[in-house]
Amino acid sequence: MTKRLTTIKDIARELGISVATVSRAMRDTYDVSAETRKLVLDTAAKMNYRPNFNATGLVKSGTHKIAVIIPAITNYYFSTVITGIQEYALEKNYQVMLYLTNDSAYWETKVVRELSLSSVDGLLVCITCETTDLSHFQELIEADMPLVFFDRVPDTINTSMVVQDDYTGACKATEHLIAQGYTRIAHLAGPRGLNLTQQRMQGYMDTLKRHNLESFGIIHSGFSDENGRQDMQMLFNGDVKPDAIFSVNDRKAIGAILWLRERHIPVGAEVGVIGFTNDPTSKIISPSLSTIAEPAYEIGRTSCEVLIRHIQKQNYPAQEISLPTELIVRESTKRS
Amino acid sequence: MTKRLTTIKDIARELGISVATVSRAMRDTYDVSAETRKLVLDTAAKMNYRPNFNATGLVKSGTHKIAVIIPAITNYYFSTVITGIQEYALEKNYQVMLYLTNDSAYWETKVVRELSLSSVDGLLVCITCETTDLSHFQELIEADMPLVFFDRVPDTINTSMVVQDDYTGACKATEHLIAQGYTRIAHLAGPRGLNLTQQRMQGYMDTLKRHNLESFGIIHSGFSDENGRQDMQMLFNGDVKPDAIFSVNDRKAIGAILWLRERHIPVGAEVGVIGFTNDPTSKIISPSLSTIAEPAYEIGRTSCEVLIRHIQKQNYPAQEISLPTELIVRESTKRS
DNA sequence: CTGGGTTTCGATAACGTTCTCGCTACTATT
DNA sequence: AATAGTAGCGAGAACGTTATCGAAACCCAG
Repeated sequence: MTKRLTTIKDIARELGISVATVSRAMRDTYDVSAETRKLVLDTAAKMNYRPNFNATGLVKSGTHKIAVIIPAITNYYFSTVITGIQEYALEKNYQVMLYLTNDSAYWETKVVRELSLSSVDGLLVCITCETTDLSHFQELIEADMPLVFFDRVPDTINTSMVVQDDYTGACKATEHLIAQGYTRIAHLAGPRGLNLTQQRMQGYMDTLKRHNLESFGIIHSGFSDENGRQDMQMLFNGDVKPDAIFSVNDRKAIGAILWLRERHIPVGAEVGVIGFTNDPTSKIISPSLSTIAEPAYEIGRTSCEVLIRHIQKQNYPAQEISLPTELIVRESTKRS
Repeated sequence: MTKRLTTIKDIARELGISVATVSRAMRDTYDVSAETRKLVLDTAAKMNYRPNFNATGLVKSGTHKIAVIIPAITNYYFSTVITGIQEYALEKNYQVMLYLTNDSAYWETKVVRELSLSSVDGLLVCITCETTDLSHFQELIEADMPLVFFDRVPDTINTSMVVQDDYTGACKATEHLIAQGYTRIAHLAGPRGLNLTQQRMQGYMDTLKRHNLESFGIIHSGFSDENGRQDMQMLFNGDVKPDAIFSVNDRKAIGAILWLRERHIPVGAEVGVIGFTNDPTSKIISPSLSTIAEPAYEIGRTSCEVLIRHIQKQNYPAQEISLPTELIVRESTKRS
């Protein structure tokens, strides 16, 4: 109820010295003798002293907090990215504040705008799939607030961004399908307007062209397994049906496998399926799902690293980092 | 680079009035005329003013931030709990800071101890499975810091806690196995010392006893699917083998199904498996997994609600809330 | 002893807000 | 017309910390 925490003044009074000395002793800086320093540190520990970040933040105008703005965390990719962010941040003594936009542009704008600029040192954001207007981010940049995008990045804004190599990842996936002998390949694409959707689609199309193949259909929709099922329904409506599916992510690919399984269409032998992410369920589902593994944890770490660099030295040049992916072959692309 | 944000003083100077008036106008309180209020609000918007939380926090000694300390977020349960916490917090205008302990008691203690008490208004924590010493939490309580535990709760400490009804959930699961005709039932238990492990085990044992059955083995280990596999190996070593498994969570149950599938032991028909959580992969795996659904999202929301109540009125009595679970029957417990 | 150079420390002003007073000017009451 | 009451505002202290500047206290060379 009282909740009077012990302050630097209490320690000063206790020891009969000035607050300035205590402050200096606490941050073991120059201008303080070894013995008083030890004395201060000991009594600080004894009195259970904790620094008041509001006060330090006020005078130093820095809060050692970063905001992470992300569509959701209930999937493997995002939660792993956050784990990477969190671990790096803690190493560097930064604290992370979490904001979920639930893939709503309205919430994203609201959070960014209402987020008191003074309460964080920088932002790490993955935009929603609805985001088209970027003015709320533009305002941050004009206020010199460090900002780095990851995974889903806008392409008309000049800041640091870190992504997996979506284009060559898609190339690898398509290449693999072709090597397995599939020829009527369709693509379950992501929502339009997302850079990532564009990159993965482009990799798919370029690889087909390189092999003189035509696309057997591209359907844009959301990222859920339910979306995957619906897309399959549309794709298999016609007379000639595809014999392979490259999905923009694993969740939709899993939806596709489920759809095929229900119709007793042999996955792999008759129609191959490959995803993107390497979600843990991709090796639990049967048949297990071939996929392109994304370095989610590293994306979290390095985007946090880039952000902290921006925070610590102003005018640190904007980076564009692209981390490699890896093809993982499982049962869903085995012909026999 | 300059990053000089506009302050309340700038607005006062601009309008030729005092800072006190601006401050009052901003929080539309008494003692300010409607017209000056409007004037202040308009110029504040025009000058792009954002409140400095360090300053308000310093004088009001409240930060509108809560800390969430959790073992991990890369699984369905925890990430869903956090989603619930986040949404409720945002509604009430609180911000959430995330700390991952990675199930290490060392990190938990470190985070709690170094977390400046003055930087958050309260804590929401789910302890690690190693946590035995609770002194770091005890210190918080003595400093009157609001604290509520969820899911994994210590039982020797006097604070609010919110959990799912582990005991009756386990009863339902065991009851269901018995109703399906399984008789040689084993239990894949959680780590020793966890309240949740104890509750689910007790529900299992009491239900068996009520039906005059004996336990066919209890194995304690971690929460991963790998743990589930290893436990199965041990259980099936003997001459007489169990015909049903009740697992403390879905991940271990999935490990069990995988283990059985690899050995071509028909899941359901020969050995039934039931889990706990209702992880989304439980309906993707084949055969799909029967389970006890936990209200993860509601646990997040209500624990956040209880915490904010504690923050807002001192001496709010400690709550012990237990949310109901639900039996979900799928293929893994079907005999035919 | 004197004087210049260190070392160690203390006073004090900031940081941006809120809060407690008190003061003015206006309205209402008698 | 005099007084009481009230609405609106300003001056200044406070919150806990850091930063700047200067003042002791000490050392050692001359």
